[in-house]
Amino acid sequence: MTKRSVINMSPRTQEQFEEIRGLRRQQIMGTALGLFASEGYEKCTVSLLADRAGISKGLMYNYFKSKEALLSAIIDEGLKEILDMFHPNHDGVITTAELESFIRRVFTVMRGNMDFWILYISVLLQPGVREMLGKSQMVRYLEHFAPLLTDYFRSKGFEDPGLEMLTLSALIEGFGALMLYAYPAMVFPDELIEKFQNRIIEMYR
Amino acid sequence: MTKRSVINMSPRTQEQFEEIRGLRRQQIMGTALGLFASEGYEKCTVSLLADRAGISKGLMYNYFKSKEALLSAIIDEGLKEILDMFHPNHDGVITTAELESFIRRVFTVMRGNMDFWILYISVLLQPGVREMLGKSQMVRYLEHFAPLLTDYFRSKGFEDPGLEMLTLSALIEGFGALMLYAYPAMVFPDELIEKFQNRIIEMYR
Amino acid sequence: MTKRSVINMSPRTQEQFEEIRGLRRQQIMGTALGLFASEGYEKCTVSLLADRAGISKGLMYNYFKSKEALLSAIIDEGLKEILDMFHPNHDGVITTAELESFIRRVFTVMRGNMDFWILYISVLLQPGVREMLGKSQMVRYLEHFAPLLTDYFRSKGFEDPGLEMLTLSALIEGFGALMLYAYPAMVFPDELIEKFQNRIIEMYR
Amino acid sequence: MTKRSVINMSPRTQEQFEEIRGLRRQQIMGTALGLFASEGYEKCTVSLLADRAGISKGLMYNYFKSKEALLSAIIDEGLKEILDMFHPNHDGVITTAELESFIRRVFTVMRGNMDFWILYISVLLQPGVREMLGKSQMVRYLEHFAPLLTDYFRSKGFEDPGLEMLTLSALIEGFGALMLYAYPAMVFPDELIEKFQNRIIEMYR
DNA sequence: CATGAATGAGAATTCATTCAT
DNA sequence: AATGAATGAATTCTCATTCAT
Repeated sequence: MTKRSVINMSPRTQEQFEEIRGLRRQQIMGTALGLFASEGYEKCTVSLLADRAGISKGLMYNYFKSKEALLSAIIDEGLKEILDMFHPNHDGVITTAELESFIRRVFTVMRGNMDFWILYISVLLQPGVREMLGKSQMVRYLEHFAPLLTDYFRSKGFEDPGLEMLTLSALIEGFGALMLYAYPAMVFPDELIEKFQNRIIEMYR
Repeated sequence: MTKRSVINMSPRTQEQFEEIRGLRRQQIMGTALGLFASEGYEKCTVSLLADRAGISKGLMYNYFKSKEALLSAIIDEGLKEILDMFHPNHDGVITTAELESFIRRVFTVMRGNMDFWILYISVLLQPGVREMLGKSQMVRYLEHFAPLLTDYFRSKGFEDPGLEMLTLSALIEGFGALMLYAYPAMVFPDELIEKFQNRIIEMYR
Repeated sequence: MTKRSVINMSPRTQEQFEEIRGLRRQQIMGTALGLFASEGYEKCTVSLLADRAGISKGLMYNYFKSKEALLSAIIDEGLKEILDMFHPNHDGVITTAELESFIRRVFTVMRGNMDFWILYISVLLQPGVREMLGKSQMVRYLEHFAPLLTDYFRSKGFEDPGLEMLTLSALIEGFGALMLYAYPAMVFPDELIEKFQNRIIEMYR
Repeated sequence: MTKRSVINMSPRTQEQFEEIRGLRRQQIMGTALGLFASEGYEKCTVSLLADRAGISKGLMYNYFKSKEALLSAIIDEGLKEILDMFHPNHDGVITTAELESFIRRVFTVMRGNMDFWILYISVLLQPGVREMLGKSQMVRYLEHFAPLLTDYFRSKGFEDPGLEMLTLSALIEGFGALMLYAYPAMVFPDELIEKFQNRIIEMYR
């Protein structure tokens, strides 16, 4: 609206501010995720976080109402991001190919988001915070997925679909848990993981 | 247990003192385990702990050098207690019966010590505390047990003993993880657990 | 008031700038007065103020050196405005009619400036800020007015002019205080106030 | 219960602890009253308070849940103490002697509790805190007293008891307000106060 | 052995103010 | 003139630990 001289002294536009905020927000959340995972949420102080993110302590509160709100945002958006990787547009039936693809993606995602999982699990283990996660998208997603899997197992002629669900879940979760315990000291060789995945896929095709 | 005559007003013997100390110690550790698991180690204050244990704050420091020493003691003695359930007097070879017995015991122990596992895992997930656990007995035990299992799988003619180790570990850990997530809201039906155990045993006999 | 032709695109004149500045200044001060009174000076943050005034935080500092300078300006100009209502062009003697007019005006002013009084009193009660008000115009005005009133009482034959001063002051201040306590929950009925005023006027005519 | 050697190493008894707590509590509240009044509640930091009280910052929180809880306790107990000075055992009727005694006591109490009044008024003026005082004992007391006074004025033949209530209240409040404004720079001479009191008593006998 | 008042280092949070644009 | 991101000093509050009794 206002016309200005070539030496642009105009205030930043709304879009510029929003871009700045978006970038900073991501930067803070990224730094926090790493620190919350490596130091533990309680042990990681806002001071440390600000230091590592290269910002002042106060700025965090410009972006998040509290340290806990930051944690909440990380979990919420982290889950959303992950769940988005499993295109949730199902037709209500799972095919063998879809199951294979699902399993492969789960492993890929797990391996690529260790920091997030550490944080997610450690938060899950603090019953006081469970309400925070509440009926999180993860839970809702699983509740939606479980019956589809059960149907799949039934259609494949498995005697006890519930037992298969448990076994598959345990295999996946168990692998995740083992990685978690080993991380970051040890890394599972790609080859072994490949064989492990294939075995699971073989079991349920 | 020790009964003393009512007229005996002589100072308590050394043994009596130690017995009293031992009981108090157990009482504190038991209370702490429950609280550390339910509230989280960081969130559980010494004040709360003392309150719940029915003692003064000062007394805790009479028994443990610090809050962290208390945690350490709980983990160490908890592990010891658990490991003791797996008679460690091996002759260097695992038989099929021993494996079956081992698996059954693992499940039994897991189901009966949820509070301990929650605490153990949540501590494990805080890398800053890993040194504390360091080469804990658990780790040492597993390092001792792993090659025996590998030998077992090889002797049974399994093609890839390493993959079997991973699969077995994942199944067990995975079940534990699922219980952990579900606890305390949900309990797995005994019957399902039984079937799950049997399936694993079947796989590796 | 100044009207400028639509086609006049020439840079704004000095006067226009000053007019705009003056309006903004008044707008900020008005908003601040309301908020300082309702929230308390300390509790009302610059952010809130900017929000409510529909300006940016930075702009406030364009008009006032600091939050405290803003408070100072409100008090100073508020007092000035109020004192202006009591035509300060005295001839050195108070007549009965002038006293009556004075009393009526005091009540009118008090009732119409509750927000200002709340702020003024609450500031007065913080001795740390008293220096700020220091020899404010109010104080100077009263110091000027008091001897005139005393003279008036003496001329009317009152035995103890000092006691009359105290009584009159107390009646006025007291009414103000009662309104303050009641505000904004309760409003005194006009009729009662009228009677109260008349009584005071009666007492001192 | 426990018998001990002459060198008494026994822990403090419950009573001893309670005595200590009671004394400390009073000491903290006393220091805080003075500081809240002289510096203003918001301006007086917990650090300053702790310094002046000769205690650590943390200790205040051992006795009061928060700075605001401390303020609340001061107001509540201060009011209680003051109201206790007006033996509330009325028979439902006020006599002339009782009114005189009441007025005299009000003045005495006001003069002796300036710090408290400053604090009380400055809190009253912050609408956000009014809920804190809520239906405080002061308000309840006044609500109880007002109809009795109205009855008294009616029985004495006053034309407009409501106007008398307002006048009396204004005179008392007004004197209080004047003292407040003057405090601590100026003190009203005892003689003047005496005359002022007598005048009021005279008016309503 | 037992108590809980007291400490103080450090954590989370707030907010007036600055400044690049 | 106007914006709001960024700062950092100051503030409230927490809690493991000590210690006199």
